[in-house]
Amino acid sequence: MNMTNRSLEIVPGGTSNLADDAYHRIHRDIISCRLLPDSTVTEPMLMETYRIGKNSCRSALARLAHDNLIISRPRKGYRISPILLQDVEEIFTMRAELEPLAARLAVGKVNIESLKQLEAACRQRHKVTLPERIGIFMDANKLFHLEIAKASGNQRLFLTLSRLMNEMSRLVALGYNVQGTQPEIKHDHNAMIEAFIKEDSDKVESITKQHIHTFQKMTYEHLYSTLKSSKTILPLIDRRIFG
Amino acid sequence: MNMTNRSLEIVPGGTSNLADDAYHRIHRDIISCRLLPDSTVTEPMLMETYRIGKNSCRSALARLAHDNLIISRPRKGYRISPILLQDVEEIFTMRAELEPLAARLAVGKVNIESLKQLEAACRQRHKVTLPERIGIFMDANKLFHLEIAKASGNQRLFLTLSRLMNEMSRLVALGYNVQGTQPEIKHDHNAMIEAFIKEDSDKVESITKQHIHTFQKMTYEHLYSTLKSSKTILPLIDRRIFG
DNA sequence: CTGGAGCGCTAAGCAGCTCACAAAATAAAA
DNA sequence: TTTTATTTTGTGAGCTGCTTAGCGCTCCAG
Repeated sequence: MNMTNRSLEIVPGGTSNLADDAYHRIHRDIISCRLLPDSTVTEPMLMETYRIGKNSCRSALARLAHDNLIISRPRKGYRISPILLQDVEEIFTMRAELEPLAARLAVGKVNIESLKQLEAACRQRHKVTLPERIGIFMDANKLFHLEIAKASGNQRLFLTLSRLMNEMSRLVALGYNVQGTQPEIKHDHNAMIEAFIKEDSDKVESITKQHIHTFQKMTYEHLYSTLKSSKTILPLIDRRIFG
Repeated sequence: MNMTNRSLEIVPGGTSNLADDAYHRIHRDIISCRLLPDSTVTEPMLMETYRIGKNSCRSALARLAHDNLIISRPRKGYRISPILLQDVEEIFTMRAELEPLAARLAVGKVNIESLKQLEAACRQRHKVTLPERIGIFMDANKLFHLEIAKASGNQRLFLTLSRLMNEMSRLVALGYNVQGTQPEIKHDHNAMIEAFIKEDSDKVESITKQHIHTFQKMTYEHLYSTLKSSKTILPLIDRRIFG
């Protein structure tokens, strides 16, 4: 087996559990599109790449299939779930509904200092290649939003938003990595922080909603322009929508 | 090993996959509280009860742990997740936010006839023992709400609400099964159906929101009275809240 | 009583094997 | 040459058996 994806392996992971470890590592590589949507992986391949046993591998794959990141195709390997345009719609619809809720619940509870730090991390410009920079931005952005979700005190809300943010990252990673353009990210995170400081629930809620919509519009525009200019991304997104 | 839970076994399940099968069967038994919250199960126990191999068992358990229905405790067995009062709060908060959204999206798309049938199934009174009747009602109720979620066309919304409805069922199953009272279920499903027929999005949304709140209030009242009168349920609900 | 050693139970994990199935490659027949 | 039948290969599904490590219990010595 060739070693084109050497970057995938190593990286020890965090927990003390091999199967759990494997899950998180593969999960991360799917989210970051190091494992490309619609591509196929096999058990032996993953076992070697991630240095895990068969059972750990299968356990991880079972969980990944459980949250629709891969699709088990008996005797054909596992398929990394493709990204459909419909997914973008779905993710934003849910974020637009849940994030304002989370924000409202988090008023008076969220740690303002943490938010400011995470906001700063979003703005930071590193001297790294573009794909990495986008990855770093999306991680910081994710943490910012999840800090609020966590502060809401609602565990289920937090977990649901975590899933959505992961899917968001994947989407963005695909779009920007393939096209290689600079993401135009204007975030009104500061306005949100202001509202949190004032503990104005209504304002927090409305600004959050506004923020999601802004980001949604931006993402849509980028995706459409990407789809027009690039032929590379087309096979990765479901064709039923664009023909 | 004794056979006190003979009712758990058999039942072939639907899919052609043993592990998947096992997952659904155990899942169902947790949801219906045939496997009591906060109790402990071990792999050998489940292997014998459900007639499955070690791998299928572990695969199923991994997935169940993944959606927080069980907790793996190395070298101690698996613990069926307890129900916390906080969970009730969380579930209803999310339902109150997502179901009106789903309902609005489902306007003009949902199959009215299916809804009517499912509503009828909710009202039906079978000549079976109370625990079973409650199970049947909750299943029908679940299907009613999920029919709407499905019609919304948003897969993620549907899946999220599925999870929430399952947790709801579990909660209700615990409360009513333990206490053995008749659930006071007044459902304004018909009002929802009316609004769907009129295709009045605003009305659909507001009635759905109202319905969730009504059900929430009812559930709270029942749970509190149960907690006061019964000592059986107390150990099953987390003590941190009630002391 | 008390404390530590040892035993048993458990999950975690690995290795190896069979089976079923599908697709591809090969062989056989028209 | 074309079509059909057969074999091979690759893969996931699944089981058994084994090793490792850690926790809790018992039981015996002091």
